[in-house]
Amino acid sequence: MDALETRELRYFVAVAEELHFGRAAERLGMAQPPLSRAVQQLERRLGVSLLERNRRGVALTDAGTVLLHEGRATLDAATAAARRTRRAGGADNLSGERTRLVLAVKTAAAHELLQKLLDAYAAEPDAAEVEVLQCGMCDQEARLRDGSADVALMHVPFNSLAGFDSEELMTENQFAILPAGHPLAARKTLSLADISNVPDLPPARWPRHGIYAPGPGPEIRDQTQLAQLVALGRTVAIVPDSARAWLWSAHAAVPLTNAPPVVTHIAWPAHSRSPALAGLIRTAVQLASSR
Amino acid sequence: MDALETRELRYFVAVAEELHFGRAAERLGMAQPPLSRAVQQLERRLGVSLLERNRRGVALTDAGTVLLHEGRATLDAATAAARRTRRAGGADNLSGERTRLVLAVKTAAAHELLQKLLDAYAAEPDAAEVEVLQCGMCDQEARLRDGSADVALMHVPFNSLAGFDSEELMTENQFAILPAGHPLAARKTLSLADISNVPDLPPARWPRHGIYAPGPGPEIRDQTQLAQLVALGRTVAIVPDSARAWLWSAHAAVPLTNAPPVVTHIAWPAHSRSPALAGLIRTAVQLASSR
DNA sequence: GCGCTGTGATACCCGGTCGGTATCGTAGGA
DNA sequence: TCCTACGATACCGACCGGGTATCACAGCGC
Repeated sequence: MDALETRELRYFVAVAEELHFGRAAERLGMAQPPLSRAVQQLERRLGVSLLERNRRGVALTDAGTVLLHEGRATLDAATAAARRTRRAGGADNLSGERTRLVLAVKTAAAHELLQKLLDAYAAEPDAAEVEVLQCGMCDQEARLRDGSADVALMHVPFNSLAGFDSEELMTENQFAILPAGHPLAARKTLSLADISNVPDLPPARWPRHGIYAPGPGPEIRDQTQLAQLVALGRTVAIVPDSARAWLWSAHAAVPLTNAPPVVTHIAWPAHSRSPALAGLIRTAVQLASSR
Repeated sequence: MDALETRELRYFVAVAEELHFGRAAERLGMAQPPLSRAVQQLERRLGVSLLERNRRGVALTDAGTVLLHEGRATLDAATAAARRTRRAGGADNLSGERTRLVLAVKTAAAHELLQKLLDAYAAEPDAAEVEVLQCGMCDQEARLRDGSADVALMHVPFNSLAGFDSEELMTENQFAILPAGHPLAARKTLSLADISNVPDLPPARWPRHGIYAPGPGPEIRDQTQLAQLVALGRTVAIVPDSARAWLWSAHAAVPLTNAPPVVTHIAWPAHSRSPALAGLIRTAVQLASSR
């Protein structure tokens, strides 16, 4: 009736992403004919056509689009299952070693909060060992989904909490970071409109799922690049309050009046409250409420 | 390296639930030896022991408990993928038939809201066809997870929103439903303490995942049984405001002062906002905000 | 203590199917 | 019109998933 083996899903997702059987087969480390056949079998089994075989390549049908989404989610769940099971059995079962928690954070964000959280949790009587996994812009969500992290500090609206359980920890206002000598740096406050229309400071562009949106601003990959570009007078940055920890002397910070506040949450996969995880969450919430 | 086929997960979950290879094999429609072998292979592949083979049966290790949880989630994701893909391709691709949305509701809950929502949404220009799937006590969550429903009306704190996206629709206070002649029915208000210690009205017991907690109260499976038992003077019910729609003449409703309010949400699987679904959500939110 | 019963593991065999190689059909493009 | 690129088809071998028969062993009753 159903089935849907992960092997088939892996194959279909590869083809749907490459939109090319040959390249997909190469990525999967196999030959093209068996891949074609497997996808055909999948289509027959589901009773649905997933791909439109046009001249010169392949296109997704509506059903194919659905399966690409759902299939990715399923594969993530499967690899998460494997990873978490290995971790649960590997370390702590053999010796009496402590459980390890992997906490995914955005590099350099909410530094002070992270420091306090780690200190406070380490002081708990039966605290697990916490490994800090430093992620790029939006990787924390993927890390939670595929099991490489157990819990994350996320920053709404940059991250999406969809699909996770979470607790709110703190709210910050945002600041514009400008080159120290820039005329706008002298202002007491700025609005988003003030800084979005400055020709000599085009906003930097972060990659979204690996690709950069078009625009005049520089393409960047990490916080340090951004900091340097601002210092060089090439761009303007919008950062939450806590990020001012890493300001350079060549930077000037001006409060933004109408930028959305940044809310930091501690988030974890739904229905995965192990005792160790629950302890970390409790510590974080207490810390937040005692501020 | 990883793999984790859904077949293996199905096998392991069956064994972990039955805690008995023979019965698990029977449930899976196969013989016991290949099942034993498959689970052993899974353990070897993961490098982790999942089951403690004692004399007289089987017990889960810590890692096994983790895999039982994660495996169930993965299998749910896989069947959801199959179901949603079939639905996406089956009906609407062939003819120009409209998309169908399956809305899971708790039978008899929030009746008025549901009625208004269906009416308002049907009046939208390009509304999808909405199929109402009536669920028991807590089934909506499972229905969303395994793909038999696209969206649900959930009632916190009875349902958990963990793992779903949701929008809040309305908040209701709760009432005690008593036999009309009972002394407490004459009270203007009641507290939870007032009705939890009444020997002749032991609270009814709902099944949790198929099993009933021990207690003096009657075991019930649906709203009507509860209504009748209250009318017969055997128990007392606690229901939200909107549930008073189905009160009998032999019932008396008394406001509860300290019962937690019931919050109705519209909820859907994270990251699954199809245009049709988005329309229904929008309608629901507008309806809620215009009250 | 002996055999019985119930449980999971092992041995062995068979057939399906998964993946590889070779080849075809066909649609664009020069 | 040929060539090229791409997916489909044909065929084959090897692996592995599943079945049957049987073993190993722990309780339990006599």
